[in-house]
Amino acid sequence: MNTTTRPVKLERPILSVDVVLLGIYRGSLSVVLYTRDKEPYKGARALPGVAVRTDETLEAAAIRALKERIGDPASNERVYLDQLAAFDGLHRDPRGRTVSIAYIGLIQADTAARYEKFREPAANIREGDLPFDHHLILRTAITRVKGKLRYTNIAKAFLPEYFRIEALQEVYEAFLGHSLNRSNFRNKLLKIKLIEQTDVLQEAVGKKGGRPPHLYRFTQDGVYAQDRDFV
Amino acid sequence: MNTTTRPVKLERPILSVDVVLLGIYRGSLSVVLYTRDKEPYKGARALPGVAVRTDETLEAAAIRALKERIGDPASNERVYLDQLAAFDGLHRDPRGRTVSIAYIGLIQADTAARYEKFREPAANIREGDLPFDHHLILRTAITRVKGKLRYTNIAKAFLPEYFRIEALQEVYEAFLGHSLNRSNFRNKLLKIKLIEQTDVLQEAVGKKGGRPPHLYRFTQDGVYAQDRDFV
DNA sequence: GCAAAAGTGTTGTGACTACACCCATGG
DNA sequence: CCATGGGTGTAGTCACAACACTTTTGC
Repeated sequence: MNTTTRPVKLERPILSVDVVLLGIYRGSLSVVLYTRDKEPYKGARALPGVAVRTDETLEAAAIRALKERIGDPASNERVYLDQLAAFDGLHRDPRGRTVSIAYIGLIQADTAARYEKFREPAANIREGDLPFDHHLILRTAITRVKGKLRYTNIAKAFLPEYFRIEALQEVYEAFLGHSLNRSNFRNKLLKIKLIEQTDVLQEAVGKKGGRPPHLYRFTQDGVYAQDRDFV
Repeated sequence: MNTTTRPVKLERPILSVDVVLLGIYRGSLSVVLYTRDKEPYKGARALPGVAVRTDETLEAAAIRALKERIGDPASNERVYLDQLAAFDGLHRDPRGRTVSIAYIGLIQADTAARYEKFREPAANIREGDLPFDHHLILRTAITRVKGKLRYTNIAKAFLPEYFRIEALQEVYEAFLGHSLNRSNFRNKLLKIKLIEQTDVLQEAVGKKGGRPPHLYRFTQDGVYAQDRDFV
C-alpha cells in the first residue's frame, strides 16, 4: 500500500462506486439506504458508496460499500451484483470531480425484511429526496432490472431456491408496475422453461386457507430469449 | 487548471475512456483502430482512448480520444456515442491500476469508407490481436449493439437519412451474423413503423440494372419494443 | 358449504415463417 | 427478352390474452 507523499498532478477524477440494493418487501420494491454521518449531505439518506482503492476491483469496492455502510445483514448472504453504469456529471459531488460506477445489488425477500432501518419503498422516493445524483442512479437501476426480467432469469436473485409461483409473479408485478394475469404468467414461464415445478409442497404456516401450492425453482439454463431471432 | 504539486495519497485508480468505433463497410462490420506510438504496446493496433481530465465529461473525453487518435474524418461528422461499461481488471494496464469506461461509437457507411488506414473488419480480429483487454471490450460492444437492434432504432446511426431498405438489412445481417428473409424483414420493419417509405427514388449510379428502389427513412418515435408487455 | 388460493383448459386474435409471384429497369 | 433487384400477397403455424372452469385446502 503506497501512501507516501509526492508530486502529483491533480487532473484526475476520483473514482467511486454506489450500490442500488433492491429487494421485494411485502410485495413492493424496496431500496436500501443509509444515513450519511459526514458532510456533504450529513444526515441525508443515500445509496451506500465508497471511493475505489487501487488494489480492489469495482465489485470488491461495491461489497465493501455494503459492509461499511449497512453492516451485517447482507454480508453473510449472497448478493447478486451487476454493474449498472458510470455516472459522471461534472458537479455531481461538491467535493470535486467524482465519477461513480453504480452497481445493482439484488437480495431475497427474507434478507430485505431484516434491513429494518435501511429499507425504503422505491415508490416513495421522489426527485430531490436523495443527495448527489442518486435519484437518477436509482431510476436507471430499476429500468435496467425491469428490462432484464424480460429475457433473463434475474428474478432468481429475489427469491429463495424454492418458491411459490405467486411470489415470483409479485416480483414481476413490482417492477413492471401493473398486475399480470395469473394463469398466463404461469403458463408462459413454464413453457419457456424458466422455472419448473417440484414435488415439494409448501407447509401451511399462517395461511388462511386455500390449496397448498407446489414449490417451484428456476431451471439451469438462465438466459432464455437472448438469442431469439429478429425477423 | 490546477497542476501544482502537493501531497496526495496514491490510492486512486486512473480513469480512462476507450471508444469502440463501429461502422458497416462493404456489408461487413468494421472497427476503427489506431497504431500506438508509445509504450506500452508501442506499434500495436488498439482502440482509441485517453485518460479522463477533471474538467471534461466521459463523453467529452471519448470525443477527444477520437480526435487525438484518429483525427479528422470523424470530427466533422456526428458520431453516435453510447456508454458501454466500465472495465476494471486489476492488471489490465501494466502502467498501474486503470479503470476504463468504454464507449460505443457508430458511424455511417460513407464515413467508415474514409477511415482507410484505421478500419478493420471485426471478424478478422481474434483473441490476442489487441492489447490490454481491448478484445473483451470489442466483443462486449458488438453484443450490446446486437441486442439494441432488436428494440431500438440504433441502426439509424449507421445510415444516412435516406437509404435503401437493403442497406438497412445489411446492417442487421452484419451484426446478427446470418442472412434474413428479404420480404419478411421489409414487412416487419414497416409494420412496427420503425422506418417509412419516402417518395424519393434512388438515382441509378453504377447500378447493373433492376428496378430503382424507393428510399426509406426512420420514423420519429425511436425505441419501439421497450414497453412491450411481458405476459 | 363457502371463501381462498392453486391449477387446467379453451378460444379468438394476431404475429412470424416460408414461400410464390408480380413489377420495373439495364443491357 | 432476360437477368437483376424491388415490391406484394398468402397460407400454415405458433404464441399470446382473456376468461371460464376445476381442485384442494381452512374455517
